[in-house]
Amino acid sequence: MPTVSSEELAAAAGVNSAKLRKDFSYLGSYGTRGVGYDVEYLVYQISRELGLTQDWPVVIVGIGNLGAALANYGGFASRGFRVAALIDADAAMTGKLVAGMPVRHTDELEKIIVENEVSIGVIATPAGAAQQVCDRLVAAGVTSILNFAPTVLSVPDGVDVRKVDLSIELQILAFHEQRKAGEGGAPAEAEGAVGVEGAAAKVTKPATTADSDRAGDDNKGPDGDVPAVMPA
Amino acid sequence: MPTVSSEELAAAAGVNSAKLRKDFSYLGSYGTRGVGYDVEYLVYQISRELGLTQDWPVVIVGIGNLGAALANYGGFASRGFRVAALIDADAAMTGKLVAGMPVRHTDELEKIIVENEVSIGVIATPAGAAQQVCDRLVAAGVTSILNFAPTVLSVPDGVDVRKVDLSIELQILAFHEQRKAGEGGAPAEAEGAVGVEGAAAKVTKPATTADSDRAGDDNKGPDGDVPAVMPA
DNA sequence: ATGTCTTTGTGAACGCGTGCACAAAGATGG
DNA sequence: CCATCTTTGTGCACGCGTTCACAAAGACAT
Ligand SMILES: NC(=O)c1ccc[n+]([C@@H]2O[C@H](COP(=O)([O-])OP(=O)(O)OC[C@H]3O[C@@H](n4cnc5c(N)ncnc54)[C@H](O)[C@@H]3O)[C@@H](O)[C@H]2O)c1
Ligand SMILES: NC(=O)c1ccc[n+]([C@@H]2O[C@H](COP(=O)([O-])OP(=O)(O)OC[C@H]3O[C@@H](n4cnc5c(N)ncnc54)[C@H](O)[C@@H]3O)[C@@H](O)[C@H]2O)c1
Repeated sequence: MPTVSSEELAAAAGVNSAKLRKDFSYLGSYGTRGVGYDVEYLVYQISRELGLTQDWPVVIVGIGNLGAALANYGGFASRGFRVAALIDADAAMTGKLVAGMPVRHTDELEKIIVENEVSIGVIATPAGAAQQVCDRLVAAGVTSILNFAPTVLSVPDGVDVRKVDLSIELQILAFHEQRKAGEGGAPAEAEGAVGVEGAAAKVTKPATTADSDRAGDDNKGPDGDVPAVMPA
Repeated sequence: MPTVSSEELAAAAGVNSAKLRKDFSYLGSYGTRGVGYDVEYLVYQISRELGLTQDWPVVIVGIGNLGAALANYGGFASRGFRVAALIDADAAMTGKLVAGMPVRHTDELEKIIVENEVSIGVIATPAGAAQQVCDRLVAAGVTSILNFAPTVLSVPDGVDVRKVDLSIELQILAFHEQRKAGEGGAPAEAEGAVGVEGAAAKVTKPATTADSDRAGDDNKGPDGDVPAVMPA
């Protein structure tokens, strides 16, 4: 399959083809009208734009359950990320091999960052230590942080932080789960699900569920245990 | 601190106070004008709305590096999630204790789901097995899935899927990282960073970086290695 | 070379979330 | 009981991303 049309790609990704074309247009005009996009060329252009053509050294700080799993994860290397070092504050772990790599002590953090020109750091320490670790990473020159600790990190301008909070992911699922269950009475008005594609779940209609059916119940005060009706 | 104003909460969360009030208003009118919101009451109302007041049994499928880390994670129980079972296809793992809980074999998957009335499943298997596991979970009655495998899952309507892809998180960071580096010539036009609050990074101005400075360079074809200019 | 057919690239319209601004509510003090 | 002051709840306008729709571009056949 040497070429693909925006229509095909859009169907596979579950988005509107116009949106896909407009997005691509930001990278330049890499398509051929009447034909589509040259797959190999397109892949290269997108890879280059995303910075996947270069090697990004990263450090993982906090080699506990999660940190060790991350260190063992092969999916990073295949996307252009190289684990430059594993760092932990526990002296008993120093030198221990994790994923075939010796754990370094926190004392060496700054040195490791500078020597390897690391600009991306991963924080997998307990929440209490996250801000402190973050500060040291930033001071040493790291300008992008992936944070797994359930804390809001405070960073200076110019530093990007992305937070992955698994509990919140579960909470979001539970919220929708509760919604589905709560629709007991009505004819099941199938909740728009996040299907195969990342297509945003869209409720067909705001569904005036158990609201305003009782004249006078102006949705005030300690109402029943019926979830409120809100957008999205 | 018995009460808080929308202004205080908004500042702490890094959002607009009007937005915060409007969001709260979807839950009902739980504030008192001239005073603010009763903290304890507000926490209860939000917890209830999010479904945090009830216990959600979850199963984790694929007890490898990541699955084991998840099983050991204490942050779930504290948010109302209870690990009902750990499931793995590897017969050698069956019965082994992980996080003080015996690993069950995949053969029992359907039985476990039904008996425990599990509606939320976590997939931490290799990508190749994810869709198959997903299908079995859904067939057994699971209607919400948290997927860590780097695959797009196909599910029927009514089933929610959330995907956590760590590689993509790193790629997003790398993308912005490349941007910062690419601004070499210009006066560093500080990229709007995702700061302490989840405030969306907003570029002050689309920044006509290295574009249209050369009349005739209509941004077409294999241009230089300068990243394109795009929204957000 | 000309015509037809496919698919891109994009101007314009639409819809939705965000933020402004203010009236109404209610507490508090005189 | 009335005046004042604070803070909520929300109508309305603005801005941005998404989607529509179509002209232009290019491949391919005649
Ligand atoms: N395990 C999970 O699945 C999971 C899921 C979601 C979030 N998290 C979060 O990820 C973080 C790590 O979780 P975990 O289960 O791996 O915990 P863990 O206790 O197993 O590991 C924490 C590691 O961090 C090290 N550490 C502590 N302070 C440090 C410091 N100042 N500098 C460097 N290293 C330090 C410890 O020595 C330990 O090895 C926690 O914040 C947790 O809430 C974990
Ligand atoms: N380790 C990480 O930090 C990390 C990060 C991001 C994504 N992931 C993804 O998470 C998944 C798991 O990663 P991992 O590092 O834990 O891999 P792993 O190989 O350590 O563990 C996979 C586990 O799944 C089990 N398994 C295989 N097929 C199964 C099936 N059909 N049913 C039930 N169990 C099955 C295996 O027996 C094994 O125990 C992979 O898809 C990986 O890409 C992992």
